[in-house]
Amino acid sequence: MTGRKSYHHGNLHQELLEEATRMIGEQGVDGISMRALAERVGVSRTAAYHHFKDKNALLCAIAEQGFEKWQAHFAQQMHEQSGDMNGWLKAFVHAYLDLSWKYPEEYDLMFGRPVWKNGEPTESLRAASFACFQHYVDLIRSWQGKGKFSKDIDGLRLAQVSWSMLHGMSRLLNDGIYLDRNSIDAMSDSAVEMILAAAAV
Amino acid sequence: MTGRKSYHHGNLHQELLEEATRMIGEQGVDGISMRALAERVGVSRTAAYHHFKDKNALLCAIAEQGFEKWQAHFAQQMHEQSGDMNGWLKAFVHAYLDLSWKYPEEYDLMFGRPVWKNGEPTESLRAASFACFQHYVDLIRSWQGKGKFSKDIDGLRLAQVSWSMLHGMSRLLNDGIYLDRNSIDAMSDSAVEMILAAAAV
DNA sequence: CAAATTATCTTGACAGTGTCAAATTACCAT
DNA sequence: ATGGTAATTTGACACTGTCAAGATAATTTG
Repeated sequence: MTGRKSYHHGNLHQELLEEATRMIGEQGVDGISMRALAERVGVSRTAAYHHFKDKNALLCAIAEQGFEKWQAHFAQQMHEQSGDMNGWLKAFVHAYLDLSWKYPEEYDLMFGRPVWKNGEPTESLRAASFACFQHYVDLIRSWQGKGKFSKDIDGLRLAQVSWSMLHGMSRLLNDGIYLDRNSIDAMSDSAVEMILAAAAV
Repeated sequence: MTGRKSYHHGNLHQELLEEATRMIGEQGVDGISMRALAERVGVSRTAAYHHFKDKNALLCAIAEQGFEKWQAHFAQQMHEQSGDMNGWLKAFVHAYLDLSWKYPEEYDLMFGRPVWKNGEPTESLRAASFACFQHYVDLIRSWQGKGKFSKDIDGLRLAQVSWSMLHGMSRLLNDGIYLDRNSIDAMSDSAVEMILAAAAV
């Protein structure tokens, strides 16, 4: 009846990740508990602790997957619009806000406090998240190299500030502070213009 | 021995707010619990519930005070540098990041999820926080009126996007993602330049 | 001034939570 | 078959927020 074929679940690690991701999508990061998760998977309260040191470790693992998905997504998008920098930037900003809006709970986990401040992030999460950002930095620098972006401004700074802008918008939107969904397109455009204006060659 | 002169505390409401603010400064938003707070004030576990409907209501009240302090601070700073718009913007950006860095836990409470997403924010908190932002919008618009900012861009958009930038930077800094404290001055300058570039007349 | 009402605070209780220690069960290599 | 190890469970502890009911003080009313 239950999916368990044997005492040993056989695939608990993976199934925990999947079910937890599902729960986060449904009830948010705070709506997840080790006990409820265990019950949904059909296993005892503390079973998960043999696959993840902590609740934090579990959350880190999910966040890590999130970053990998994001990177894959943006890498593909970059591939499709490789030539046109102007168009790519617009698409990137739009996609960033769109994704963070469509999957607010996952975004919240990836960039949220529970993982980053309270429970120290896993080393592998650090790596995955940083790789995501590093790609962005490299891209900007390559455009500077090609003369499409001004070299007067440090590429890293531009990446930091522009990412901050997108992050801030996403958070304010998702949390319902100041910004509202209706003007999201107009704000996207303003954001793009702002980045371009700052990097005008 | 205890500060209580009588059965009725006499000033519980205020003292709860103060002690809670202190606790948040020390241990962060998540480090606060109704029970621990009650004990520190020297009162029983559930005494606070006669002054605040919820834990959420308490947090909202503290956040509200935070917004009022912020607004007062920026209003005074605005007063000191009333003439020079360029200088004010620089001072504003610097002060924003400085404050959110100095009081990360309070900032986290004011703009954080526990209040805005999970437990719905109090109506009065909504008002206080929005007033804070509205002042910023009005200021930008007045500069547009004086011809110091371009009128091509909508003042509200500019306010939204630039505030998002500051908010994003604050969060990334405080949570330890991507940005690091060492380059905060350089990032501040880049942020200012970016805003000015977008609003160049 | 006495009685009743109201505001304030306490005690008890319940359903949750994360997580550790020890016992239990199943698998795997010798 | 027999150890040994990996996986899972049960029990327990110290927390959490918050509700309901009782206890106490202040305040209003007669």
